[in-house]
Amino acid sequence: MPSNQSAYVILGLLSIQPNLSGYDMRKMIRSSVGYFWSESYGQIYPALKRLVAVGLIAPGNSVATGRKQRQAYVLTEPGRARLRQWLALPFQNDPPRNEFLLKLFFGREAAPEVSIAHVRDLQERNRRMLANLLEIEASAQAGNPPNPHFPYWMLTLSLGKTLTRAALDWGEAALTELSALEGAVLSTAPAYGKRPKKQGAESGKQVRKKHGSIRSKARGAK
Amino acid sequence: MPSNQSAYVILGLLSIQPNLSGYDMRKMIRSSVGYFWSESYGQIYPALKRLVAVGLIAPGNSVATGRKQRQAYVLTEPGRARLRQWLALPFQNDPPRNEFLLKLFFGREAAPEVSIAHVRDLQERNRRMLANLLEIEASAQAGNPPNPHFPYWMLTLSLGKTLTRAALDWGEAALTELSALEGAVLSTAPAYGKRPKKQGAESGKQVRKKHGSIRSKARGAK
DNA sequence: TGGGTCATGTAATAGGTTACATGATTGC
DNA sequence: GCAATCATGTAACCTATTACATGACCCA
Repeated sequence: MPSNQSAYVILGLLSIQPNLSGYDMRKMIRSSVGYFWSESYGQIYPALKRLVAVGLIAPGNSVATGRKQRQAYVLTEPGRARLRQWLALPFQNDPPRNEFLLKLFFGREAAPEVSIAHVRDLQERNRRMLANLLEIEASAQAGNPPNPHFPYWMLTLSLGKTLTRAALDWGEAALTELSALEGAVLSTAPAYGKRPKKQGAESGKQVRKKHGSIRSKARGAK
Repeated sequence: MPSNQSAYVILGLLSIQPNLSGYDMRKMIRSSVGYFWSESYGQIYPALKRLVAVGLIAPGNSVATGRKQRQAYVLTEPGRARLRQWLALPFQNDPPRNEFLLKLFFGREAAPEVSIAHVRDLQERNRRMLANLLEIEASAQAGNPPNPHFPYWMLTLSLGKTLTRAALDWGEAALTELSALEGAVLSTAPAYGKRPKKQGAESGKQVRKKHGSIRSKARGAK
C-alpha cells in the first residue's frame, strides 16, 4: 500500500514540461512547489527507474544541453492517464506534525522568554516566506501571457500568502500575550533556577547541532 | 542523528500530568494536540522503554485504575532537564508536504471540476476542524480556573483557528475563480475525452482503497 | 461465558533524508 | 591543469504507520 507521492510529482512535472532529467526535477520542485513539497535525489532517481520499468514514463530526447549528457524523460500515454486518475482521487491529510506548536503547547515548562523567542523565530521565517512568495508571484506575472497552468499556480500561491499573512497576524498578538505572561511568572512558573547555574548551557542563539539523540547520555542517576 | 520528537512529546505530557501509561498518552495526544501532532503505538511503546533505559522517565505508581494494571510513568529530574533543554532549541521546519496543494498545482491536467471537488473537500474538512477547535476551546474554558498551562494552550488553539479561518476564506475565493475557469475550458484544456469512455472509472464519490501502488499494472502498451 | 474494549507490544513495510561515491564538464 | 558544479546514483539509517498477536478485565 505505497502511496508513492514522489512518483506522481514526477508525472505531474513531466505533464507540464517534457524532457526533464532527475536533476531538473529536483530544481523545479525547489523553485516552484518548494513551498509545499520537497523531494530528495534518494527518492527521485529510484522512482524514475521504477516508472520507466512500468511504462509510465520513457527515456526522452536526452539532449546534451550544453552540459553533460543528462538522461531526460517524457510522459507516456499510460503515464498521463495515471496522473489524471490520481488527480481525481481525494487528497490525503498530511500527517499533522508541527514542532513549533508542540513547543508552544509545552511552553509553560520553560520561561516565557523561550516561547517568545520561538514566536519571533516563526515571525522571521514567515516574513521570509511571504517575501519569497511575492517574488515568485512577481516573476510569474512578468513572464508570458498564455500559460494555461497559470490560474492553478496562482491559486496555490494565493493560499500560501493567505496562510502566511494570517500566521503573521497571529504572531503579533501572541507576542503581546506572552509579554504579559512574562511579568506574572513569579507566582506560577516552575522553579527554573532550582539548581545553582552550573554551565551556561543556554546561550542566546543556539544552534541545533545534529539534533541531539535521546539515546545518548542519560547522565542522571550516577 | 535522530530527532526523536516522539520522545519529547512523552516528556512533555508527563511534565503536565504524571503517572500516564502509553495508552493514556495516545489518548491525550489525540484529544489535546491532535490538531498538530500524532503518535502511533508503534512509536510510543518502544520510546517508553528507551526513555526508561536512559533514565529520563521511570515507572510510576501503576495504579490499577478500575481497569487492568497499566504501566504508568513519571518524569525524572534528568527527564525534566532534558525537556527544558529541548524546549529551548529552535524548532524544526516541518517537512512541507501538502497533497492538496500538489493536486491543485497540477490541476490543469484534469477538468476544472476535479479541482473544484478538491477545494470543496478542503472546505468541508476545515469546517469540521474549526468546529472541533471551538469545541475544545469551549470545554477548556468551562473547566477549572487556575491552570498555568492555559495561556499556552490557548495560543496554540488560537493559531489553529486563525489558519483554518484564513483557509476557509481562501476556499471561497478559489471556488469562484475555478468556476470561471469551468466555462473557458473549451479552448485551452487538454482533450479529456480522447478515447471513448470505456469503463466508468470516475464515480462521483471515489474512495481511496488502499492507495493504489504505482508498481502495479502499467496496463498501457499491451 | 463470551464479546467488547482496554492495554501492551512486535513485525513488516513504506517512506524519506543524509552522506557518500563517482565522474564529466565547464571556466579560469 | 584544477576547482567548482553538474549529474547520477547508492547505502545506511531513521521514522512512522499498519497489521497483527496477546491477554486481561468488565458487563450482560
